[in-house]
Amino acid sequence: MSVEPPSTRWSEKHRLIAEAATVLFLRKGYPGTSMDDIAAEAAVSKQTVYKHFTDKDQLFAEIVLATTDQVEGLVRMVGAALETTVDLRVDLGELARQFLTTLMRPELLRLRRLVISTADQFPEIGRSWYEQGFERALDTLARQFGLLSERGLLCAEDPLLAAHHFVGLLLWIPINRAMFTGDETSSAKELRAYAGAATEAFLRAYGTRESDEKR
Amino acid sequence: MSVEPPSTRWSEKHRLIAEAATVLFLRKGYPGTSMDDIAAEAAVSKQTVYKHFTDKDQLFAEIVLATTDQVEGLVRMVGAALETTVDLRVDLGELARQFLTTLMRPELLRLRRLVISTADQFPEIGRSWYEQGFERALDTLARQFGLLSERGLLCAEDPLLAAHHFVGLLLWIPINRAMFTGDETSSAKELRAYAGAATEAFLRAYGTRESDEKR
DNA sequence: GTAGTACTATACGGTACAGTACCACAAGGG
DNA sequence: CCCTTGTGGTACTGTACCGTATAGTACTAC
Repeated sequence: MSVEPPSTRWSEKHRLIAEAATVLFLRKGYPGTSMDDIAAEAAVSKQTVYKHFTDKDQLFAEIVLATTDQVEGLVRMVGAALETTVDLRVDLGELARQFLTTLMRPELLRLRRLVISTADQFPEIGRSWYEQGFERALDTLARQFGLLSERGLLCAEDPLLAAHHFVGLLLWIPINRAMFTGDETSSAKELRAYAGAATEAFLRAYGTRESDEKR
Repeated sequence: MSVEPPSTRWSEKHRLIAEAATVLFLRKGYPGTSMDDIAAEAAVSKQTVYKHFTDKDQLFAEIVLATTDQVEGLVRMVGAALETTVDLRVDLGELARQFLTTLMRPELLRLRRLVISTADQFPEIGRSWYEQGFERALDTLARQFGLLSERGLLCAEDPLLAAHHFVGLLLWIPINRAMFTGDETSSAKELRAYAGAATEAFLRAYGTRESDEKR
């Protein structure tokens, strides 16, 4: 069991403030969110906010970096899909769909925009997010691709490069759309199409005859 | 000839202000740039700035949308590289390198970040930039891929999708790095490596035996 | 109960900034 | 010569916001 529960009044307020700040920063961005807003949203006095977090920057850094925990889900997803696959085309396609629906959630898109737009001001946040979120998931995917290569189901000399290429094929189109147009809702049908096309192209580029047997 | 030159004092000031605003917005972002800064940088009184541009939003929109003209260069680049190619591997690789070095210029990366970070506040700007910049270049590339397919040098059933995949393979890695970490300078060597890897992967996915003859 | 601590409410200092008002000056056409 | 027009310089208004301070209230522990 973790050390959580005492659930003192203090930790309770802490959580409340962090949650309110997360909501507001995601909805209105860093400069668009004032400390007064956060206090109001958390139903807490501003003084209390400053008791828990030294200043706005520190609060922002804390709540953004806390979100990198969510990649655990992605990592497990990759393992589950590819660890013992026998039909790569099917399982990779399924992984692509799950990846896409997970990463295209409005909340994650907003977070992505938030990190990018504050990367000038807080370079360490951008860097940490990239390393602990992005690269960690990529490394896991690369490891699986390496194993698949050994099993003869893929031909990826450089598994990390292959992983980047897979994700690039998959995400380039919808992520760019979302970043620029602010469209946060892609239809499930669209996403399935992107996932399918990316999987096919990836297998043509990195597949082997063996992985293609069921065609 | 265009209608340009009278070069009245008025048009001169207009250009001066627009240039100063461009420099500052790119360097310090939208909220980080004040109208006083712009007036000072243009060596012009603030009053004059407001004579030429109604307010900060309008000025911002004007100077950002003016940058979409630069895609002309990309479009010509695509035509020149692929119009009459005989060795696709070589010419596509060269195009990839040029694309990459053009799009990874610090100035363009900053512009990209700027548009993304203000997409909440100015959705029309993001959308216009995406459509007039992004999609226009993609359409040109897609048209060339269509022609190459007819010539039997590519196998791209959906040329626009192929174009997206090409650009995704090419740009996903370095653009993400740049967006999050703020690294604006990738070494020429790195870029060449990305371009080469992307070209190879693309040709495996979309090439034909004919385009592969020189292997 | 009493001391100590966390909290609310509200107000304030200081600063930054968008946009406007006012006055002086220069240029160029009548 | 004057008058319009564009411009510079500067001061000003109104507002927003960060971070702090103060005064009083609820909860907790001994």
